[in-house]
Amino acid sequence: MSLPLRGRGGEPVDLWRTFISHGVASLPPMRVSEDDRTFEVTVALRRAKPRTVLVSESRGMARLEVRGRAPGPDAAQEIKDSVAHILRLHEDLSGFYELARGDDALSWVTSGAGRMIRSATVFEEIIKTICTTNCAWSATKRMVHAIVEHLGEPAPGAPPDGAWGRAFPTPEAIATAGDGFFKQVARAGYRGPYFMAIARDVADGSVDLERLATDDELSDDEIEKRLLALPGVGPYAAAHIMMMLGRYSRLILDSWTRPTYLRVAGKRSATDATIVRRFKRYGRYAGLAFWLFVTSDWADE
DNA sequence: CGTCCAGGTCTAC
DNA sequence: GGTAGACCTGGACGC
Repeated sequence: MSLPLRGRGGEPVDLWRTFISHGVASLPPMRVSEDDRTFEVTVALRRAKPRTVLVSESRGMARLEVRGRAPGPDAAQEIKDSVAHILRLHEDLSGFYELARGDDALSWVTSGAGRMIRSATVFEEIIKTICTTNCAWSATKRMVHAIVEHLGEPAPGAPPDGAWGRAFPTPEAIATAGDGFFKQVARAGYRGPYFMAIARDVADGSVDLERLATDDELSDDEIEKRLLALPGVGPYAAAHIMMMLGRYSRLILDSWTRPTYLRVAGKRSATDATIVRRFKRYGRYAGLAFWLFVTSDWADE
């Protein structure tokens, strides 16, 4: 299986730059191999066991290689759709590139940067994002690894131990994992009750998170309002999740992006309002422009 | 050892 | 509406 490396507006897609678009691409059930420049993800399927897919670039296409038991035709199509969604291949970034072309600091993105690897579901996005709040990255990894390892369904032939080869757990699995799991195994501290509350509301249908990714009628403000209503989701988390939803209007301002902005811009200090003003020219792409600005040097690391 | 704080958020004023 | 103080955890740091 393969997917063309063109956006909906005909713009180029830099697959490697997409793989390393942000840290969440290296959290289970996803990982990036720097050595062979590949991306791996284990996706849940509606009517079949999860599958692990290896994505690499081959002859200007994204090549998809399904590990383990071969999927049937329906499952194969679902895998393809899911990977295209995760790589954001359906998105049209040509309008953003038009704006970036006139900005010396960002004209480099027009060769195919700007596709932020996303998770298969909004639910997964939210749980992972809460795992990034108020802790070091090592703790984020510990929590997500434990959640996927112990609660996620394995693909046939997955390694018996560890998180790899398992899909992100369902809301049901997280809702019923119990306090003890989040406290003693995931060591998620005060976040455990948040996870279970969100998962319960999704599982019983009282909250529809997936709609936030698909309903174009919802304004950015409305989406932000609904995200902020979730326990554990504040301004930073809402901005991060919105970026994953393709709602790029908010800037992700946190303890990493603020100092990184100053370093890249060569400034000594800047208020949030000043930073927001710098990227205002990008309109609905302001947050994406800001993120690409602070990660400018990632590709050559 | 204690204190600080890391890709913040919640509650109570 | 704006702002302290508490909050799980575990490295990094100063004493």
